[in-house]
Amino acid sequence: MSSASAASAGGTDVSKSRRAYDWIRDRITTGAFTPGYRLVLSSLAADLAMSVVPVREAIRELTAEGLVTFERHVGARVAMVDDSSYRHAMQVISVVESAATALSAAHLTPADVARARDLNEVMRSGLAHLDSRLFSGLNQEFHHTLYAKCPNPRLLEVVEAEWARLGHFRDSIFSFVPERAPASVCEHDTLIDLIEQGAPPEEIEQAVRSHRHGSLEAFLTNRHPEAVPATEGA
Amino acid sequence: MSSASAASAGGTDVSKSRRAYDWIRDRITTGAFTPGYRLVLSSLAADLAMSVVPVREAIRELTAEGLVTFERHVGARVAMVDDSSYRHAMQVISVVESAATALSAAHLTPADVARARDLNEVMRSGLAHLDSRLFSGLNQEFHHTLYAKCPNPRLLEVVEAEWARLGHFRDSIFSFVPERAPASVCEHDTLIDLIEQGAPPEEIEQAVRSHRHGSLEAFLTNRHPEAVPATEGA
DNA sequence: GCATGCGATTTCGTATACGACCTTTGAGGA
DNA sequence: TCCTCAAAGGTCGTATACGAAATCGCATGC
Repeated sequence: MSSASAASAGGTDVSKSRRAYDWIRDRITTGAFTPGYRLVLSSLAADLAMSVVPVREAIRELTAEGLVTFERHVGARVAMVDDSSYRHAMQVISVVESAATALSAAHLTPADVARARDLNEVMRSGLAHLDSRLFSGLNQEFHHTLYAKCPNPRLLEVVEAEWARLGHFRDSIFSFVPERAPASVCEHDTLIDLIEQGAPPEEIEQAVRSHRHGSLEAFLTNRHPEAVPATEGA
Repeated sequence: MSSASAASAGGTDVSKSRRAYDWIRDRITTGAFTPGYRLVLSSLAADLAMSVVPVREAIRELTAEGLVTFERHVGARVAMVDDSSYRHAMQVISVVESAATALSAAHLTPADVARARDLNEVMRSGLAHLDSRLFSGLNQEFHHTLYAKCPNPRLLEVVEAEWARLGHFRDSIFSFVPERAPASVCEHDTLIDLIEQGAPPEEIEQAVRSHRHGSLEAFLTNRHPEAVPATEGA
């Protein structure tokens, strides 16, 4: 019937369970549903104007992705992110995003690199007066630009999925440790230089890893000023 | 029945959706449900003696994990694994399993290392007359032994999840390219030596990557004898 | 005052029912 | 013979309903 996508039209363009999934997921990633928030099926169903069945299925999917936790006969809630799981997730991200970036480097166009440089310049110029949330957004976009051309789509999925698991905590580094920002911008420069020079993949991979490692270290040191845990390995 | 966990007892120890999930997943990983097999909700429900609702939820979870594909108003089927996705998955495994093994190395007990050596010796002695499926099982167990002590539980999950995605294809390398087996056993020795000597994590990581890379290369060369695609990057 | 046990309430777990959509198949016409 | 179209069958999608488990609150006894 009529026009292009019919997405906004009254029709059933997507399933209700899909709509529920997108809706809940969005709320989690934007922080409207904070970690620990109870996801009551009947309430969600009422808000979404549908029965509980599609909502249950959406919750199931989100559970499988690790965004929500579930307890039989008790209910679902947005997954908690404690220091430990945050650190573990960041370590995984460090591993997979580095690999993705290394694989992506050879496929980046000059335009991609220019875009990354621009983003980093915006960050640099906004170092003093930029909101930490905005800064984190730019940071995400910067890194995304660099790994987006990775020819392995599955690896990209793993990277994105891992970021999603952190919910709105994905941009909490610079909220907690703004002092880390200048060093971060600087390391970005180095990274772009490496890519532009056509450095070997291993070197690029190592650079991204060190970068992420530095951020994580700064975060942990900030949270636990006394016990610096030496973060084994890479 | 009787005894310990009451799991098999008549009671509702676990939810039906969980039972459905485990049942279907098991069929997929053991190869009873081969890639492409149609998963009809009503049939599965009948086989499991339950209604379709729990089955649907199980399917949803498996879809989120990438073990099955789903098409609206058409149905679910066991995910296909073509050469491309196989290669992508193996590359991801190469990345995450290497990291896990490197992190695990420092935590391995002498008993762990001894067990790995034993497993490799069984493989070596059975090189000629061992069934390829058995050999692959030993191979899996060998690698699992080495990365199991990784202190990052999330990283372990990612590794296992990625293996699961390959379904029963996880042990197809040696079915297609038995010639790869001797080199594999040899590289295992090198790897154990590195670990025993307390080599730096980077070196261990690199060793596992090369090992997996070699296997993948052998597989691809076997499938496409002419066009050797140079497998970019690592 | 505090611990304990019982009932009410909340919320989940599953079954059943019916409507919607895709696929297939067979008849009719070019 | 091949294409078109319509009807039938097969599956999924979602709503509703009821039973089961856990939690909370209150009354009771120590």
